[in-house]
Amino acid sequence: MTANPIVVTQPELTPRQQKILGLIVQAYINTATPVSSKFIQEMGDLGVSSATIRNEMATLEALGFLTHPHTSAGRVPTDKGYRYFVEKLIGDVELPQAERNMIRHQFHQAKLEMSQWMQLAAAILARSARSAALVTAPKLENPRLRHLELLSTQSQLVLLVVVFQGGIVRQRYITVKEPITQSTLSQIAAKFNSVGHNLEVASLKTKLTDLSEFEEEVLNVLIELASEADDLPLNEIYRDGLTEVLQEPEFVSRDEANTLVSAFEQPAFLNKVINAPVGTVQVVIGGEGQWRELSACSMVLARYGVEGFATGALGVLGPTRMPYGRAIGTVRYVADLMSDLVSELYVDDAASVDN
Amino acid sequence: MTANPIVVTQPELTPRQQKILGLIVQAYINTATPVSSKFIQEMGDLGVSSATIRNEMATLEALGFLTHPHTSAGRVPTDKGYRYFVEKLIGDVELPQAERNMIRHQFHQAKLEMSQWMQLAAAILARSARSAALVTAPKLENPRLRHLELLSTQSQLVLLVVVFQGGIVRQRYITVKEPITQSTLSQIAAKFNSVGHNLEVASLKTKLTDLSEFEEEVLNVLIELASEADDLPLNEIYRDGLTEVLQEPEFVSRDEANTLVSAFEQPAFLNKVINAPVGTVQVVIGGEGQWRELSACSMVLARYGVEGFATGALGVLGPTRMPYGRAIGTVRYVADLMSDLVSELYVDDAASVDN
DNA sequence: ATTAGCAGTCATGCCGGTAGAGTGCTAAAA
DNA sequence: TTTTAGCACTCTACCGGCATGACTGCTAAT
Repeated sequence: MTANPIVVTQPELTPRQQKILGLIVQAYINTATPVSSKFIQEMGDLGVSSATIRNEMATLEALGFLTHPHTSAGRVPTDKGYRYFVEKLIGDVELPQAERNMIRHQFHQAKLEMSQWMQLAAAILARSARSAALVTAPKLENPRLRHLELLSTQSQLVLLVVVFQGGIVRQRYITVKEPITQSTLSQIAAKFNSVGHNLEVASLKTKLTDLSEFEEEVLNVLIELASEADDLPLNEIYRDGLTEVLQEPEFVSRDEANTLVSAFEQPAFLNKVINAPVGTVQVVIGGEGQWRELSACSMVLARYGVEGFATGALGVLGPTRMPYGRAIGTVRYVADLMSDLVSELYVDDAASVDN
Repeated sequence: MTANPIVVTQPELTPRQQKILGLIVQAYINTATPVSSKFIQEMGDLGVSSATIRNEMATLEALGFLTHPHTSAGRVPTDKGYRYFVEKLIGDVELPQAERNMIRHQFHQAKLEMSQWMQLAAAILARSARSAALVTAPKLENPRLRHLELLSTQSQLVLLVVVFQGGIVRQRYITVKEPITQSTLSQIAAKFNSVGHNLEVASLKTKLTDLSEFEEEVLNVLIELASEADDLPLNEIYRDGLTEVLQEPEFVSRDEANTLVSAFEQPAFLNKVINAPVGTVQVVIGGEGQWRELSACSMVLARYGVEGFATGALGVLGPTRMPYGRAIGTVRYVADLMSDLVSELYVDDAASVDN
């Protein structure tokens, strides 16, 4: 409950105002309808009349934490209100031990496969945060060559299979003008493997000299496969929970629903978190200026993996009226878990390079 | 334009009735509003008054090809009407040469990678048929072993990488109780490679005897990776065009929109086409009994690939008010193209087995 | 500072009336 | 027998008015 350093100077609220704001936010998150002074009076036990609460609500509105859909409606939190709630009022976001165990258990039951874990992570996030969940594959940062295989296919086609440090496998077909025999290919692969073993692919360029035209091409393909920074390949994003979150009342409006679907399909906002340090959880409320069209949505995002080695992003996307506590807690926990898995599977392996 | 053998005995329509039905279907597909007798009179040049057309429309309605939203509205095709249209009236569904060339050109510009092609196919289908498009990866039917690699990772983990005939690469981590050295692993891999080269994985079980516990496990993982028949893995489906098709007026209704989104995410209906022969295009109109919830949707589906070797499914999903002509033409052409690509990339390679 | 009480505001839902679109029917024409 | 003109009929969509109910905002008393 300590003050979060991110907070810009914000007006100080009296304890009662804080309590009222918190109650309103939580009530609105639960009911999705504007909350009235009477409702707060009945819910919270702050022994004052509804009129007093009305006065406080007016103050909170003047300060920009609440709004009115219309004169005779209850209050609804503004983005600023949500932000204050998330940063100051939210309290404990750790998931209860029982829930953590359940999640951990599910991961241990899955096969030792990144794709399975990502799918599982998306499913857990979606369920727990009542939102749409996205998980990107971890991207290797400076991939080292583990093993290269060149296989002759038809006369004109060569299949290149490369295993990077960490067990990431990529393949690519290469067309050649002149047929190359399998034994020649094996020799070339052996050359790459002996010279380049455990080296960063980029540095291969200096280590390998006197290359034939074909070997040049192999090298280029390797570098291309290693970087693949072009765009996060669409198929490497795992998703879940879209249909469920579309049931939320904010998405009765077709436009809102469609922008959500678009954002879910083309999640440009994931770049937001791509440069953040691993381990922190970011909360973006109402698009927060940068994604105008996502004004009705919030996101809770985190990076996971091992810094400088392999990292991915994950998070949830839902209405601003999102259960932030659960969302933050789950995103943090799942991100940590995925980081552990990445490090178990990928990193000890890289550490053995130093032997 | 020859009669389609699939057709069940359907009432014969007079040429004029056929023409009117066709005009109504096309008009409704274009405008999305019930079409009136006057409209038909003005569009089609069938030199009769609107009253006559009204009479014919009444007959067509009595026969079950058309309906009424309400008394004073125009006519809308029923599912039966669409079906008649698709089977008897649709005429030429071949794409114009120019369009084919454009599509073919795009494929030749892409990298030699299945994933790129599938993504491209989905994009083309979505655009051309104004619908949501789905493309599944081709699934190997009796995969033959091409190359096996076992790499030691941490002491307890072994990375298995297998290349199947056709260049399909799969990987899987295996946990072992006792550490195994890389040289032992290489020997085991060599054994599998020499014995099993170009053999169907299933037959490995009989060829390889006297296996250690670990070798047994490798074999089992191989078989599992080869079959992977459990469920078409979700991540192996490429999609496009959802947001666009959601703009169609039938999806103003939230329920309709949501069922479409659900179907798009969990396309169980693709099983429908999984047993059909490659090369035929199937049209499912209004869910056609089997998918009750998809009553507002139609699908145009096809299987592609090389029968008995590697086949996948592709198709489009849209409102029943779908441009069937374009959809069928495009699905057929793209399926054929993908079949060619599969056969170029995968099959000549398998044929070389017989050398 | 708090509160009771009341006037004021606005969304929602209901009713009735109108306009417009398109059909169904009938009786005459071809 | 088929086609057509014409007209009555039906139903939706739209609009304005009106009552209802939920809250707020304000004021004056505590």
